[in-house]
Amino acid sequence: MTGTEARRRPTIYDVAEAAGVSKSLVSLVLRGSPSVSEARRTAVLDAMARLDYRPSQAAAALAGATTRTIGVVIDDYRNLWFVELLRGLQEGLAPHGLRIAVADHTLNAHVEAHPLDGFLSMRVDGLVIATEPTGAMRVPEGLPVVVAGHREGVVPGADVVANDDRLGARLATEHLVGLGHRGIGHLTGGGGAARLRAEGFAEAMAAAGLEPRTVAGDGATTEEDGYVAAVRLLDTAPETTAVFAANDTMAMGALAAAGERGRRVPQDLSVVGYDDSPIASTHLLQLTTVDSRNAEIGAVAAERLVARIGGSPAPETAVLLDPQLVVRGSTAAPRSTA
Amino acid sequence: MTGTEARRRPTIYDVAEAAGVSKSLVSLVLRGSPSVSEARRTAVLDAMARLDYRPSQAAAALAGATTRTIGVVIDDYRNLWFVELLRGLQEGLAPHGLRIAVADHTLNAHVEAHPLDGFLSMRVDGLVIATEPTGAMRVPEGLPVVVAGHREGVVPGADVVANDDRLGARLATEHLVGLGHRGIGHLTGGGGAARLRAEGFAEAMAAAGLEPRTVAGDGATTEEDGYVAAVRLLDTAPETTAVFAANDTMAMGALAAAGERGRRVPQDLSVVGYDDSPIASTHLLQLTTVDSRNAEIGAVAAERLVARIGGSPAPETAVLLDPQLVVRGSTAAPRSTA
DNA sequence: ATGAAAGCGCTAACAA
DNA sequence: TTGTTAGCGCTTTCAT
Repeated sequence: MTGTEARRRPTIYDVAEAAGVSKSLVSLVLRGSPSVSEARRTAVLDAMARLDYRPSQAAAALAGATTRTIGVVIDDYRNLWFVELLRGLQEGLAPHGLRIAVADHTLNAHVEAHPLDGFLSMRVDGLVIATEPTGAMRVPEGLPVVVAGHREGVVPGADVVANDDRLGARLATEHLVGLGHRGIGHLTGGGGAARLRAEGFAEAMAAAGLEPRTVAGDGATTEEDGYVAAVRLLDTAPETTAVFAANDTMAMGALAAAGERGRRVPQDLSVVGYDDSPIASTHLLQLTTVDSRNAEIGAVAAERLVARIGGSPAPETAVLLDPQLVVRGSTAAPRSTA
Repeated sequence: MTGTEARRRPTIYDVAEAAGVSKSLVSLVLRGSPSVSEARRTAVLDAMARLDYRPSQAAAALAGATTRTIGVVIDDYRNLWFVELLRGLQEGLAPHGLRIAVADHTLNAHVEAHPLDGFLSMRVDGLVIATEPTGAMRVPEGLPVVVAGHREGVVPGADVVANDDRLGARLATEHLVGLGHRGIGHLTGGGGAARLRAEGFAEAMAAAGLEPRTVAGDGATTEEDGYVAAVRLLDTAPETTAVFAANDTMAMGALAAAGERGRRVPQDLSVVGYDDSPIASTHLLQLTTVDSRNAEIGAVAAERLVARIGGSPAPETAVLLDPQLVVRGSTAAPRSTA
């Protein structure tokens, strides 16, 4: 009796009827088949618009062999490094009609055990793992998977695309050495990338005949960790004139510690970060950092995915992109070259 | 002939057979029906584990009346205000077995016209619009929708949950007035929230008998805009001793401008932001700000959604949460109370 | 408490 | 170029 009851949502049947064609023709138009006459196509498109029709993704997924969507697993929305990755992925995937679905590891923890399960339930056509892969990540063989941004892939059959953290750390360190710094400290944290960066730091320091001093905060790589680590470093090794942090966030903490200790940046202390995240280019930080080329990582990941989706099984590949030093205002030659 | 060809993924049929029951029973177990004997249930669960079975979301969505997922539309992954919103949403939704799908406005722009279309195609059970609603947002009537964080809802039938921006701006301004500041400037930007905050600022200044000075950057609310606006303010009105920025990001820009002009914060210049975003609580900023209570906004949004999904149609509601001032280290009494 | 059977809205052969 | 016809893997009555 209520006139406002929600009408059943239109289906291809309704569209077909309204356009005076068969259901299959509608399906063909939907997927942009070239073998549909212009007249019919416009008729169908018209009917769709009139009825405010939306294709049912569920029905399409169920009937078809493919969902045309790639699942991206990220760690934490606050870690902005994935933003550029997504952009690169998106640009590489869109031309192939592939869409992206993003899932945060922590977010749906209660509903699904792991975002991976959600994506597998969804029958995604491919997966990008933008977190540190854990042993528990079992994916059905044959599903295209690329691990992005992390080299320690333990996902069987997955391609790996990442930046060369060790090289990046060397670039950062050599930049500081080149400026004349000798008391250079490194702020490290947990995780594989941090370890590789610490190794690169140690290598570059050794090559320059300098003693590498590496200090950690509370084990993670947050701003707080950077602050804590920097305080420790500056207090125990006051001769330090430059700091290389495992990432931009930690570098931010180092900046705070420097300010508190009355050290001006870059005059009294040089600071380098890693990632070239959005905060690095702010007026406030003007942080010299290492661009890990996340957009390119995304682009390469997209390429791999597309190749695997279309093609026959191929051996897994690993691509290591060369990071790039981005010099901004947080580094300078030390005051006195002692 | 190749032994490694990907086996067909198991379905309820396979599970049913392996467990020696009917398909329907498997379905019942899947959705936790209480009317299944313990013996059968464990048998089914066992079979699922053995076969590494994953229910097909597509099939479930197609057959069932509901998808148990809520679509959340956000603007830009870089704007971290949505992170807490998601947390609140998640906590409110998970107990009801509802999952969250997040879509960035800009991301799938090429594939789908609007994330909204994607969600409608997906047949979500509800929608959270965490962007400034535009006129083009037509959603099927009967679909639960809540606009979160923005008051200027033009989505018909949608509930609105937001913080009271005008009040928050008054709190921030009154805090500065209370500290003894008289030369207080406001950095504003584009968008509805910024406008409301500017109005609240003007109100509080008028109430204190002070002249409100409001300046914009390049029209947006980025760090760059904050920097530009603050430079303008400090250069044209050097008597300014306090700045209230439309958000934390702009405040960050103001901090940079202050530093450049040789103004120490908070001794020479007090700065207040808005949003209590993750950057505000860093050691580097220690920003006094206004907590817009995004987690609570998410919680209320979840509540509304759940009520609408379960219940009968109800008139649309609008909830305005009271924001809270968070005093940190970026504000202090002015040097000389002139 | 469990099973049988009819779709959900599409895609993908195949026919015409 | 267009129409016909089976399913895809589930949920959901309805029986039993």
